[in-house]
Amino acid sequence: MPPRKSNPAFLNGVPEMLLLELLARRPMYGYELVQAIKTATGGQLEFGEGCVYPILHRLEEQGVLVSSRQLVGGRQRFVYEVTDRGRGQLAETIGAWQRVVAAIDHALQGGERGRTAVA
Amino acid sequence: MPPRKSNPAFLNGVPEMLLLELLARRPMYGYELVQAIKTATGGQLEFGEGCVYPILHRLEEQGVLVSSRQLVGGRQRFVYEVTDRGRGQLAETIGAWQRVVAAIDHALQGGERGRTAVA
DNA sequence: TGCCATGCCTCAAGCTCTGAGGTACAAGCC
DNA sequence: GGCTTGTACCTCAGAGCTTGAGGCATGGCA
Repeated sequence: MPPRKSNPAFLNGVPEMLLLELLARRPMYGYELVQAIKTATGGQLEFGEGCVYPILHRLEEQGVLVSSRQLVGGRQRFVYEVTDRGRGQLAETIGAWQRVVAAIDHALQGGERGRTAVA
Repeated sequence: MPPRKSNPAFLNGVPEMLLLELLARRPMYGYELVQAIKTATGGQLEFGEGCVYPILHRLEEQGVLVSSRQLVGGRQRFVYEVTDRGRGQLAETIGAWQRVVAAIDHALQGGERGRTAVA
């Protein structure tokens, strides 16, 4: 079993939520987002470009984001911005995430607490 | 885009953690676990048998669980129990999960709070 | 007798993420 | 001039996980 040396595990759809959240604060371009996610999560989470770019493209297709080309020092950047629809979706996604976390917490504590202390 | 009518999204490795947690409280058999997860998460999460059984088999192979056959009314059951190693792994897994949740929470609030109120 | 619930199991299909690879431009170094 | 490094975009094969449907067998109930 190749011990899954990547991120902790779990997660699915999390990259999308984080992207949306960061873009809701200020427009950014793909390459920037890759590091922004790492920073924002205190280095705990890290998603490669092969994960980020496809999401960006898909979200733009869905009208959740809009992009504009910028030229900075002869170099191209595609800056993404959240649309109104995107803000709505973000709120929903965060709500869903919180419900999931609450449900799992509930399950983890549900019994009568009797685990050997957690790290 | 078939709108992903399954569980909320996210999640990956969560089933394993929940299985371990429930089994740490008391031994159960597969079929029972399928509903126990549903109940324990207040109906928020639901994993089919096609998800649960393979995990159970894999965890047993890894020495995280041990099973014993029971005959109840002429019907067979494989009751699973967590080993010491399993308890250790559960603690680690929960720790990892909590770090992930904390990191995401941090990222979601990180900015200066300015989102339109969440549902 | 037929049907449903229990209880086990498997498998193809789908999705997501990883990791590696490829392009191009700019700037620095020798 | 030639080389390497950093920025910035992109793609793709492969792996892992879950879904959903299917199969098998028993027992109980109508």
